[in-house]
Amino acid sequence: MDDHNHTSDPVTDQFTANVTSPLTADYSFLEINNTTTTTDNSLLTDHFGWNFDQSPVPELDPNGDGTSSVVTGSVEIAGDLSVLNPLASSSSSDDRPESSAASGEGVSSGKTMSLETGGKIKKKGPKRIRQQRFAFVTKSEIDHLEDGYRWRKYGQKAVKNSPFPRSYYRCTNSKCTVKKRVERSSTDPTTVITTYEGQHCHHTVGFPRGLITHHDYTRLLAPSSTSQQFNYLRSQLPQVGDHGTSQSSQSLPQLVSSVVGDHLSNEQTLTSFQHSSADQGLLGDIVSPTMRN
DNA sequence: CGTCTTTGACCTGCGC
DNA sequence: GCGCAGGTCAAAGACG
Repeated sequence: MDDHNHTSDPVTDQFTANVTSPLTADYSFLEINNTTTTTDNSLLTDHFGWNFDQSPVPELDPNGDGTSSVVTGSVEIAGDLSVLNPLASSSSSDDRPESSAASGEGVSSGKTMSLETGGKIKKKGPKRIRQQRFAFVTKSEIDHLEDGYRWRKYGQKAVKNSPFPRSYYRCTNSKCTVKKRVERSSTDPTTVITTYEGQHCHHTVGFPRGLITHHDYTRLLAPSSTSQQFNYLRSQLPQVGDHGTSQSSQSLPQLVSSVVGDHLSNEQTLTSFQHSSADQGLLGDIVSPTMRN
């Protein structure tokens, strides 16, 4: 892929990346009962300018009824390898001071706290620095995909050039500063764009109804799992412990279809995902162990 | 009663 | 400086 700037969709204008050199990473998506994620190569191509070194990937249907599928394969991500290490950009002490412990609300960018207007306490804070963000383009009829964490919706805004509003969620864990945005693509209403920002500092809170996280992936591989789909997946996917060695591993949580350039930053941000230990949830699969607390 | 969603107001950043 | 768009707050209401 050549060097280029890519901004393809007004709705996803945050997905901007300057590309300098290629790398390849694996991705896997799971779709179960039309509630969770699959991916569409053309979408990734459209949104990110990515090339796939493997054309549309095998689609398995454990139930034979079209309600479930596992999509695996690899995607070539073009980008500056120097920014692939999330540590380099997201864990510095200069990051947003979001962990004001008492309220768990942190310092918002929208409201600051040094002067008072209309009864609301305001304060001048440091310039906003976004944390690492990860975007997922998924096909789903529902907007808010279950990912094993609990989220509180704190806002919704209409988006320019899109008939669909964008929803803002924050992790309900008071010590966790992770946020996510959910919006439906204006060009393809069947797709949902979920953008995660930050890193969970805790484990998942329960068994998800939809999306399978690495945590759940581990559990579904356990002998106690009885779901037909899960049993099928168990037979198809590598056992936990096998997956850390091969770069071409297609284990489920090795999720890689997500790269978000921070449009507020001059530096492009590209991240590849290597899945790690269990019990980390979705972002745990994304974020390297050293990033976590 | 605790949790979550809705929604208008307010703030910041950016382009012109 | 101004206006626009995106992001967040927080009060009010809904819900279990």
